[in-house]
Amino acid sequence: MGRAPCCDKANVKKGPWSPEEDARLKAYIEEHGTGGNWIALPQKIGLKRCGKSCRLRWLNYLRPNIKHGGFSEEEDNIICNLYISIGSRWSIIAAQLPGRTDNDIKNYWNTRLKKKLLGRRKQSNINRSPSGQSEDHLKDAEDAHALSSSALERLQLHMQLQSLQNPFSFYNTPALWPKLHPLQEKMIQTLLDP
DNA sequence: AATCGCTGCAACCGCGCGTCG
DNA sequence: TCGACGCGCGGTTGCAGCGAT
Repeated sequence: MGRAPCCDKANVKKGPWSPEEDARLKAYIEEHGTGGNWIALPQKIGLKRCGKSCRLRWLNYLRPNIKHGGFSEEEDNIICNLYISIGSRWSIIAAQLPGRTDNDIKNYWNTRLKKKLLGRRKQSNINRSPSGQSEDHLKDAEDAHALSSSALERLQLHMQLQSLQNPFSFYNTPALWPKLHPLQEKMIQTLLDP
């Protein structure tokens, strides 16, 4: 027996949101808030949508102060650095970039940044090792290095800034950190042991 | 002009976790 | 203590738009 579905799939509309649906959802939340219950919300406002879908729509598009596209170089750097240190914890990364959503960052990473970095990596591999003798683990190490020492410096500064602002922050609580690749562990260790 | 392949984005799905009765 | 429920998250999919052929 599987998990019960969160809503009645047969009576729920899927696919792109219409301007009218957006307007209804936005107007209701701005006036009443979510009421702490996304599942009940679509019924209250007469939308044939799943509660989760409403939540996603609000968080990613209708919320005030949402920025779309046009990621700056600085934001690129922050995303890369955080990805190195914590992996695909998009919500944590999004928390460091005001106005950005985890979905946006995730898409941006998967469609552009990853390729951008892989491009850089290929380039640096070509420049570095014409003999092509590198083994897999060496390549992994080089991948990490391809992100450059300046990336590490930026990450270090960022972590220091966070810990100054909040002594109990995520960065100062190793128990909260997710399981990392051994290389990532090593990188973090070098940052913590100057 | 037609069609094919690629890219980027919006949205869905399923799972883990926390809360509450 | 346990099960049901809802929320939040990360991974994945579907599709529209666009450029190349």
